[in-house]
Amino acid sequence: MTEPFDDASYPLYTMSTAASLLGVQPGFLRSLGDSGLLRPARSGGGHRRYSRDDLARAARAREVVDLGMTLAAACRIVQLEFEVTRLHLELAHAHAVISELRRHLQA
DNA sequence: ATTCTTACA
DNA sequence: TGTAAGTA
Repeated sequence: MTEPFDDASYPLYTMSTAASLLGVQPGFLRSLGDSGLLRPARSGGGHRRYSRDDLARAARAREVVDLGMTLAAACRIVQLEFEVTRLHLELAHAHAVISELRRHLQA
């Protein structure tokens, strides 16, 4: 059986650990879940377990809230920011694949 | 022993 | 907001 999670998405951090790492209140982390930005894993007893991906999004959300956005706006912005980043990576990969195919075709 | 979560009032 | 009961 291979691990269902990679390093970045492995649910390691408890609520208190995640909150102190980010310098935020536990309630803030919960509200990010309520707003749909985060979907932290759950322990057997229902406690949230945050991955490094979750922490990265939460840290960015805190920055955007500190910029003066409402929580809902910040969550939307962060979600879109991360989606754009993912799309950039996907596009770069697609370009690499195309280049490789061209090399094969003209060989 | 303390923290975390949900439910409910 | 606060309390209660069950987790981790």
